[in-house]
Amino acid sequence: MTAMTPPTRTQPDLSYLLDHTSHVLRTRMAAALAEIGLTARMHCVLVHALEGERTQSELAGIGDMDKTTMVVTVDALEKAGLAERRPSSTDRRARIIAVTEKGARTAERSQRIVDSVHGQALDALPDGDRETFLRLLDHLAGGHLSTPSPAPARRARQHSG
Amino acid sequence: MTAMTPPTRTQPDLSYLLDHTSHVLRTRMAAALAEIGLTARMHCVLVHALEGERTQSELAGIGDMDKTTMVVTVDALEKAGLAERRPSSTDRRARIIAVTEKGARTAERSQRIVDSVHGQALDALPDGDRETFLRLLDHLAGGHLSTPSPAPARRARQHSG
DNA sequence: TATTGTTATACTCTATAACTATA
DNA sequence: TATAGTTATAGAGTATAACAATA
Repeated sequence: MTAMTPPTRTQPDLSYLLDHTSHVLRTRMAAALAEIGLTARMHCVLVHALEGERTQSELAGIGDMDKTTMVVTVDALEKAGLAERRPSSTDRRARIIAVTEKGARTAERSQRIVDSVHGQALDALPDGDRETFLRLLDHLAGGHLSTPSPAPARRARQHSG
Repeated sequence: MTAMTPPTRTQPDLSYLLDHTSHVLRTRMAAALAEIGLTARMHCVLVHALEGERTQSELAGIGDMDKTTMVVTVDALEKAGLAERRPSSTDRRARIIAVTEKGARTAERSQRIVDSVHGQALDALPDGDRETFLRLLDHLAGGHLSTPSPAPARRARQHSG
């Protein structure tokens, strides 16, 4: 037990690099958007709801959120006066998310904030390397690292009563 | 409200690319390590404890974990027979994390698993672009995106009694 | 029977607070 | 007084289950 023989790493620590950069960027983004009272999810819903008539479940699919998470997000947007639930004219179960004028102005601002945070992050890269990096990261995101692999599957919940 | 004018994006969606790739890689890593009964944290502690005599708080600093998270992680390592708490010879408050022989063998295996998952992920990139990508990602991690920015600061907890 | 959206709540993860024993 | 480690538990985020209305 006195012998210390740590295993040798044969590959660079891609996990650390990706986790660290995405965590820092996410934190910065959250702080920047919080200045105008938005979360990243609210921004996401706002932008995609502006693209056309979308129901909650459609927007949930686009933003890769659970439908219950979408309820909370839309609640927040309504409370802030940025969007409204409207009945769908074709499906009485569904709600169309309509963005208010205030919401549209906010979406313009939040998109500028998002672009600014991204731009500042990419500024760290040498001129001319930015496109290369984005191309390769995009390649990674669309290639082997595109599928979330077998679902982690949460354990079925316990009944309380 | 009938006018749909979504804001124009002027920067690529770096957030999505980083979040997506890191999430998928993290999920794959967790699944791969789970096959030998480890979490990423357990692997991390195991490897760094093998490098020399380290206390829990030192290992917590290296792995960027809270000391309470470290307690849980070391509990799991002890329960699995991979490491043991030993009194420090110089500070009676501190515990040295000693890796067992089984733990050392497990660390070899887990490091091979980690390298394999990283290698498979990087295989998606064209030959010759891997080093470029890693260099740029490393640059990003060490540059503007190195500091976690002003701490998000959690609200002080409420007292129950 | 399946689906949209809602509510309620259980689960996981993590951090805060308080404590003991040292320093 | 400050620090290492422990315990207990609050807080945040999210997903599961059950339900009502509708398809």
